[in-house]
Amino acid sequence: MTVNSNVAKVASLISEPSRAAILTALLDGRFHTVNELAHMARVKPQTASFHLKKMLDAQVVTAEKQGRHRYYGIMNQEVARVMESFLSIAPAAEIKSFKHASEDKAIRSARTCYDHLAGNLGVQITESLTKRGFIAEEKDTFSVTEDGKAFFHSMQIDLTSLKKKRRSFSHKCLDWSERRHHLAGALGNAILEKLLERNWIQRIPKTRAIKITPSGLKGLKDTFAIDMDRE
Amino acid sequence: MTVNSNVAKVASLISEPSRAAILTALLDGRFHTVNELAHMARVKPQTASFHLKKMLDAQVVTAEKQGRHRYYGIMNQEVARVMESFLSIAPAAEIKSFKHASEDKAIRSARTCYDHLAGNLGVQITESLTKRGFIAEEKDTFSVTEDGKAFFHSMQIDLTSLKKKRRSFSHKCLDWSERRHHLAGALGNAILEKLLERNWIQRIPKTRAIKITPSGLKGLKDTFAIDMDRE
DNA sequence: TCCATATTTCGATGATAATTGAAATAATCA
DNA sequence: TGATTATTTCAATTATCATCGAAATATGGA
Repeated sequence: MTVNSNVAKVASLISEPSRAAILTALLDGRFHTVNELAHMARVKPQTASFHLKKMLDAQVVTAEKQGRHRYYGIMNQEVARVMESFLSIAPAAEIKSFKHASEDKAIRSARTCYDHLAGNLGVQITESLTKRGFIAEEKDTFSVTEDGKAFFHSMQIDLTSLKKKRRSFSHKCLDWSERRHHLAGALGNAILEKLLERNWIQRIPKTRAIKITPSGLKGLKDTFAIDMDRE
Repeated sequence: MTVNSNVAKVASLISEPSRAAILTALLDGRFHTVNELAHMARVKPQTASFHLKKMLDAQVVTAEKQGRHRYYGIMNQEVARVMESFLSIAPAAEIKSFKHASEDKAIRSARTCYDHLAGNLGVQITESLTKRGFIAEEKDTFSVTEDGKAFFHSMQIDLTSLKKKRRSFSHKCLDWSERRHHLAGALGNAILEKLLERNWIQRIPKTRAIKITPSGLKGLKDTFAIDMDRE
């Protein structure tokens, strides 16, 4: 009784189309204003505000006030993970318009999942790191091998500082479009940041999709032996 | 957006208290009748039927007809995983009632189902074989893996001769007391015969019940890693 | 065959909840 | 100060959906 009602309560927050739209928009890990989210969910600001308040009370999202704006973001990684796990059992969507089709393709190919790389790119990088023996697949996590330590050092990613963080170091995340595990956690985040920093990838505004730059194509090939050109 | 609406669709199935109650009840991995699920969710059978149909259409649950009963179960592990991931963000729940706890200790029995082992013993053996990778669960049958071939050989069960028989080799059978699938068909029969032959189990005259002998307790432990003693 | 039980379908009812216009509140800027 | 923009609150409307009684369908047993 109690367990069920709690589950239902949390699920009801996601089950409403407008809220689901808002939450998936927030899955990019960034904070957005009410107006932005209202626009993305195609509802009026009052409606978005109404839903955001509900989710705020339920601690599904968090808010920060800045001047007359209020920035809303996903509460934590657990919420993000639940959202992603939902996508894994949600049936494939019917594509309506050409615009949707290309959006869908872009988001499947490369996107951010909360704060790390997902989609085909995320899976490919994870696979490359595994194949070359830099990381090893454990039950719920990936571990960094001795070779891996050297590799990440060469990428200027400091593992010891990452491990000090309170968050999970390198857990597995199941990808809804690829249906495969990819690297999440602090290490996954560090890789995303590094790739953005090197301008190998760029965020596409207002979506979770990621664009690979020309220099990124080369860099990914050299560093990870991934050829994203063919895709 | 297309992806979002699907998420909402799936989530809406879980977000309704009665459905959440039904789904959490089904999380035990067993199959239950409509009446049972109605009782557990504290609604009338019509209501439970109404919800189960919805979840059946959405492929969240699966159903099997047996006589005038209809057994419903969770569709697959992905659905179960999503349900469990929900518990990770759902607020902490109270402890179940004492009555519920004692109800949980359902009557366990060992018996034959036509010509193969059923009841707790049948389910446990099937589970053991699956967990250790000797058989793999297919849609309607179990298949024998490479490791399994060696295992059955060591048990002196000749798979090739079994396959020559006109009857089904290894289909799934839904157990009415355990409400779970267990191994039936020629392979299930061969296991039963072998256990009788080794005097690990004995038929109790005039019933379908089976008695486990002292040497059987040891044998089951050694061969299948099943401890029937504690039960 | 008739009766009991299990499940589903149908229809009516009632409750819940999303939506939005209008208005209030809050913050920035000129 | 007044004008503008962002966000929230309020109230009324509307749509959706769970629930259950009644009846239909299906199966098993006597």
